[in-house]
Amino acid sequence: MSELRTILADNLRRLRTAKGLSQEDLAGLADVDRTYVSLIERKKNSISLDKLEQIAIALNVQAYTLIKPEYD
Amino acid sequence: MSELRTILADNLRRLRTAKGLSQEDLAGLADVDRTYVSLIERKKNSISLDKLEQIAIALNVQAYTLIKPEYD
DNA sequence: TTGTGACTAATAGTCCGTT
DNA sequence: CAACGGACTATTAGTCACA
Repeated sequence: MSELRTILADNLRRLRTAKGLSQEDLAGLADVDRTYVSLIERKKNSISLDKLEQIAIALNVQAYTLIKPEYD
Repeated sequence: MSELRTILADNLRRLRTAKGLSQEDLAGLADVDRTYVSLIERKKNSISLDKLEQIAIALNVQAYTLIKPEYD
């Protein structure tokens, strides 16, 4: 399994819940489908760079922080 | 145009040439087609996370550094 | 050595639901 | 609120010939 998917899934869920957002809330902010946030958090697919950017903007973070390991 | 595509394109070309690698050399290391490296450096597509990881491994860098702005 | 067009195969991503 | 499925469309992955 891809290491990056796991890192992204963890970071995404952590940041999302820290802001008190549901998957649907975030989906609305990032203009992606409701089920898509779920797919990413469950590591079911490999997000494209463009979608990563959309989600980063919605969360007010730099895109690279979403795929950066926490210990780093 | 996506900001991330530009950042990735710049970082990739910089790292690749710094190691004295041709697009074809890198393609071989990352197990992708030569024209695919060309597409990324020309910002023609929105690479997936899995591919980003493959290329990062081939370059011996952390994946997030490929989409991190230089000034950061 | 790299850019590009044309193309097919595979997967990302959406939209409708149910549990 | 989140996991999950099926069916679908859009985009990316991957290959080739040629400039």
